Amino acid sequence: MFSKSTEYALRATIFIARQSSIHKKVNIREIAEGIGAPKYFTAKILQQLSNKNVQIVSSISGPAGGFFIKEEASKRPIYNVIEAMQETHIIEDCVLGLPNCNEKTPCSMYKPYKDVKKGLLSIFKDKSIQEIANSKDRLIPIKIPNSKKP
Amino acid sequence: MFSKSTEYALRATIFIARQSSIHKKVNIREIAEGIGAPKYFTAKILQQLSNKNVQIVSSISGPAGGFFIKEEASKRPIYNVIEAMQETHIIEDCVLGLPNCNEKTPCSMYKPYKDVKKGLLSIFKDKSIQEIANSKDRLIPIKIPNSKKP
DNA sequence: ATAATTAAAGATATTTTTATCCTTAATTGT
DNA sequence: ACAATTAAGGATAAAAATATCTTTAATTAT
Repeated sequence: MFSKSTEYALRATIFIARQSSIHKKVNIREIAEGIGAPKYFTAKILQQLSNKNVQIVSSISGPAGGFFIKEEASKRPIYNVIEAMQETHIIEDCVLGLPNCNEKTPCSMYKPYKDVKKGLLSIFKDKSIQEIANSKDRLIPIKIPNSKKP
Repeated sequence: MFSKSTEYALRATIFIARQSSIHKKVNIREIAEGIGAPKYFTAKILQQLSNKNVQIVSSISGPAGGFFIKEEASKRPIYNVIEAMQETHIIEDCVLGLPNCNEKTPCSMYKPYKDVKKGLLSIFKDKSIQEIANSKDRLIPIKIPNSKKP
């Protein structure tokens, strides 16, 4: 649904929030390994998330430094991450790609999508970063061995 | 939500279906203009939709030729277009991008997304190409003049 | 047979996304 | 002051998506 950037951003945010809940800062290597994402690419994404107009993630340079999430930030909805990555359009926009698709000038999918969109928005807006971090669900890709015999 | 390719594919399919319902074949120029998409790119997409393993769209070369949709094809769900464009993963896959995200090994968004996914799938599976084509909703981008005064 | 019209197929170009590398700045401990 | 560790920022590379152009094949009408 989202770009790889946003997928990594969501996973990184949850990962950092978990470590921050036990007052542990994490460095880029730990984050990248913890979410199974490429290290340097993850670093770029963390820059976006720690940008001062966004401030989902905080960071400190130097030894004993690293990334963490402030208590206030962790109470914000995970939707803020999607906003920071500038991908709200993926949910908001017309399914057929038409600009100005609305009640007045709808496309054929406007009405059916309207309610689905509400549901989609609510799964990201109703849950805080903290709540999601509290679940111990995995954030890292796993390989499931193929059970079929050749 | 979908790639531009799939957006154009959906719009082109609906456009052709409308013309076919009045037994009119349309050429690439007419389709591209009718949906506000780049001509040559639209042509490539139509090749995918008319591929023999897909057969959503039919075509005939030469004068008086063009694209059309057979009655049987128009009764298929619009979801078939998303399948033809190989983008069902956009709906089906894990929101955080994790492989093997399921009941047994879920991510934190698995459960909340589960129902939304059902709704999303149903808006594409419950409507046939024909039904959507029958609505006279627009398929072409429109410019809404900016009402704000500078 | 020839010319005109159309889609199919193949080649190329451009833009965006994804990924990596290198240098600089900040912080800490010795 | 110096070395080590960390993030920030800038530059580059590789891959994928988007877009365009050219040639070929099919069909039709003359």
